[in-house]
Amino acid sequence: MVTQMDVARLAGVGRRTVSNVVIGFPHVSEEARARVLHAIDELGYVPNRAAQRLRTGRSGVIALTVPEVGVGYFGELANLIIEEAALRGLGTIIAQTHGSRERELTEIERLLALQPDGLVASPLGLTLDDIETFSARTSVALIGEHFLDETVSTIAIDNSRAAAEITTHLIDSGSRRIAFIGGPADAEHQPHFNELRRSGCRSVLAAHGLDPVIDVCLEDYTAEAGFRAGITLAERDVDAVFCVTDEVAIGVIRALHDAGRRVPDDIRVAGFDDIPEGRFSTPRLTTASPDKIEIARRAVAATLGEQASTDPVPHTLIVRESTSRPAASSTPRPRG
Amino acid sequence: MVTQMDVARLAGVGRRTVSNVVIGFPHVSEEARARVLHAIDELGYVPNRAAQRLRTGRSGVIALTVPEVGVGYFGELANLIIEEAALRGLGTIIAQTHGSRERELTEIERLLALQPDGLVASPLGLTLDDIETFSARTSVALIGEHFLDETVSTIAIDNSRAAAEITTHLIDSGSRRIAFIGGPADAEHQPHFNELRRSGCRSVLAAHGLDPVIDVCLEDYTAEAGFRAGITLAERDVDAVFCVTDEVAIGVIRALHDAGRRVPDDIRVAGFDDIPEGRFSTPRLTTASPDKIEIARRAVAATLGEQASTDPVPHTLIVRESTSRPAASSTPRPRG
DNA sequence: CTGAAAGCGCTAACAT
DNA sequence: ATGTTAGCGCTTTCAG
Repeated sequence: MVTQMDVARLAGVGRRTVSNVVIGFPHVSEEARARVLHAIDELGYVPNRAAQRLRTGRSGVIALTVPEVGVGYFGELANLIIEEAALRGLGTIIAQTHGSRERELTEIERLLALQPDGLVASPLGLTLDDIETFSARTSVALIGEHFLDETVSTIAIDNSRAAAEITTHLIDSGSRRIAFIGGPADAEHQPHFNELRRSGCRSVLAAHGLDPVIDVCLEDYTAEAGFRAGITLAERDVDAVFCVTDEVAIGVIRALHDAGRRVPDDIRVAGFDDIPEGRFSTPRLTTASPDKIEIARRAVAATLGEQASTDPVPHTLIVRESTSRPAASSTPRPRG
Repeated sequence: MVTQMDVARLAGVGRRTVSNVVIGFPHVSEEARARVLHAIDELGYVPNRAAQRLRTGRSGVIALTVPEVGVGYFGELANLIIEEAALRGLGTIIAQTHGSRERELTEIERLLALQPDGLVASPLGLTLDDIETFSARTSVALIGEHFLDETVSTIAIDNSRAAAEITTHLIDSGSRRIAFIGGPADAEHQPHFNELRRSGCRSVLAAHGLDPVIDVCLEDYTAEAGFRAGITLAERDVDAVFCVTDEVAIGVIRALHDAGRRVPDDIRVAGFDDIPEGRFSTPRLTTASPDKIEIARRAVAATLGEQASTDPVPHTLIVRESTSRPAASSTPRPRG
């Protein structure tokens, strides 16, 4: 292995100068810099990260936990966080928690053992105590509402408001018999996005003198769970369904379709998150779209200890086929 | 920061003994081990990874590149590789290449600068030379066919055979006017999965005295690209489409649907990869399903320098609605 | 079975 | 602007 010392020798300078050049320290004469650069090239020198890290105490890596990479909302978010970290020259090391507190605990523990510079987490099951324990050990950025004191940065959209907007859209479209399909009930007085979306929906319904026809608690946020809920739903007299996530909505739509209920003709369906699948699904999915790039940016910044805005991240309501009649050009040819 | 020395002092043993206990070296007296363990607990000692790494030369981290985490086949695969690495106590650090050679080069470079213990890559644009350059620097495992000599492990299913099976299924179902939708043409005499799937398809067609009605080269493997191809396809007289990936198939189906062509009634559509979305899409997608768990297992093993099987990874043909009439229970209620 | 001590390659405080 | 040097915390060779 070729070390800094070798480079220094070949370039005819001190080790310090080599270090300066590598790090980008400004006060190096042009001539020395050129000689060092040339020697580095000649020798194929690569700085040893382990030594750098030992010395500086920084690893150049952040840790990220998501319920599941490669699926739905958190998959896309992982995407963007990796990208954002890369932009800052940081590596991202990922673990998957599958949304259970137990896995979250063990996976975060595993990640922390690798001693990253920070942790971005999107916990579903962790308690406030858990989170505070971790945040005592590293700088932590949390995605989603968590209502901690200022020690931990929390990055989220205004879920309640977005849910209200979707519900209003459903009512404006003429729906009155509206169902809400939510995730597992949130833990001990700690409302997550799930509860916020539910309450955002219910409050608008209430304002119109309505009540959810059905209000389901799924055991998780998968299309599979949505599918099972959809089977039951198909037999009920509802004209719109607000699903807590797009993934759930996709499962629900699939079940409705199997049962011969047409979306949006018989039942309107709205999701939440704006996942890529919703843009090519049949029908295309109406949804609330969080500004994910902004979320990623804030998460990485917060992890690095930078002070960022605590305002809710912006979102947009995206109306597509699943809650409205398809455009003329997209009308399926009549059957038979 | 609490060091090994502190633990040694508190436990009343030498540093060496602490190290032995931490590492799991067997020859330590029960009594000493107990005292050390107790001291570790007392002090909250955590071994410093950077120092460990500097000393041993191993980082406990592998690098992984995928075109895009959070999307389609490689998203799910990333999933499984992370899982498999975690099982062996390794962290996984990810980069996204978006399938272009340029990004692949820079991202792999970035990853290698972090000095991982190995690299799992699924390159789409790299040349054989590129790959050989990298494999000289770390142990590399490649996902997908690449036809290198034995220096680099290559993990793939028998794409050609799987494509032949799908095509046979299409023909057996009664299709004769079959289109193939492929990805970008492969580089310089280096057939990838794309070319293998195409040739697997064509050879079965030829054996039946058929030729593809259309044979498209998309610019990438997105649903968006498939959607655009599907628009053109809808106007042609075809009765089946074999898409090089499920993602492309989802785009194609969406376009056919918009144009009023029913799948599978008017046109059968098959994909490849068995991505999760295909299980809840409308219609559900017929596809070739690689044994992804086996791929992940072999990839991690190869990266760690273990000698693994070089046989093709197994795959299964999965027939769903998109190439067959829906089951009675799934028949949509007739319209109007 | 355990202790002492030599670095791994690098950065940064100090000196020039 | 550059050279000198002292560790960062750990593993491991060498003695005991």
